[in-house]
Amino acid sequence: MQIATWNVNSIRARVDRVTAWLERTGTDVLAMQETKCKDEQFPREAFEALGYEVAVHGLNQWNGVAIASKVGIADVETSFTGQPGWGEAAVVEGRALGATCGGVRVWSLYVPNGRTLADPHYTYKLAWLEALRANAVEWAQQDLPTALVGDWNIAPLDGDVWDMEVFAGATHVSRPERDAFQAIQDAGFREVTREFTPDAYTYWDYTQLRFPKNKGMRIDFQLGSSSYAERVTGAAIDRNERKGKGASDHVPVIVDLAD
DNA sequence: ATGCCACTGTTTCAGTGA
Repeated sequence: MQIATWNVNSIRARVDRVTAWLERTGTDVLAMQETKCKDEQFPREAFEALGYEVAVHGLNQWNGVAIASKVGIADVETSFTGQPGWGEAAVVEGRALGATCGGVRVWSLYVPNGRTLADPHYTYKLAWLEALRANAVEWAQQDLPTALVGDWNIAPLDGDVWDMEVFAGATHVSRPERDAFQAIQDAGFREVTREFTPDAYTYWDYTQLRFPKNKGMRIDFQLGSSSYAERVTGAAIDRNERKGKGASDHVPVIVDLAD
């Protein structure tokens, strides 16, 4: 079984490219982030025509997560326990979607950006990750293989950005963010893609020729519970999906699981 | 070994992204 995660940066703008990729690769489960649409705007039919079932969770033009699966979708949850909200009204945003697909619990996650270290959004980001960690402790103790996949908006290692000097004092590389990422692994999850794809980026900014110059970031990951991680036989980052007209700024991160 | 920012809705600019 093949499970992928992809920040698509608007599914309505990208649906042809995403479904073409699914058709070509035969990926069983695709977790998407930044779908940027309400549930009723999601182009479900394009996925269903290829034999996928779709679960979606989007409140407005920001954020939004979805899962497409051709091995079933059950027990859908649109937030995790204690997930913090954003803004004065503390709205729980469309940033987490859980579903059981082919015997695997998949969470499609879009971790808050943080904006700057002084921004309330950064505090929100850390609180969001801490609430996720508390859930991860529980999920790790269950038998169901569980994968926390998505856009983590954290570059865990210095080599995960093209130039640490550019990121001095910026989000994505701060100690508290990296500690939060490690804490989820300490809760019983393991990042399963890096060992198969060292020295690879998953994101390149649209500006300043960042992709041709390969000035990217590695911020999309798959963290697996022990019963997920032990089934992983390989992983890949499809860099080709950043090429050409109409590309997302992120590329798919794919894991192969033993049956 | 790819190509000089891209989505969204309130739309002709602002908010967001990282």
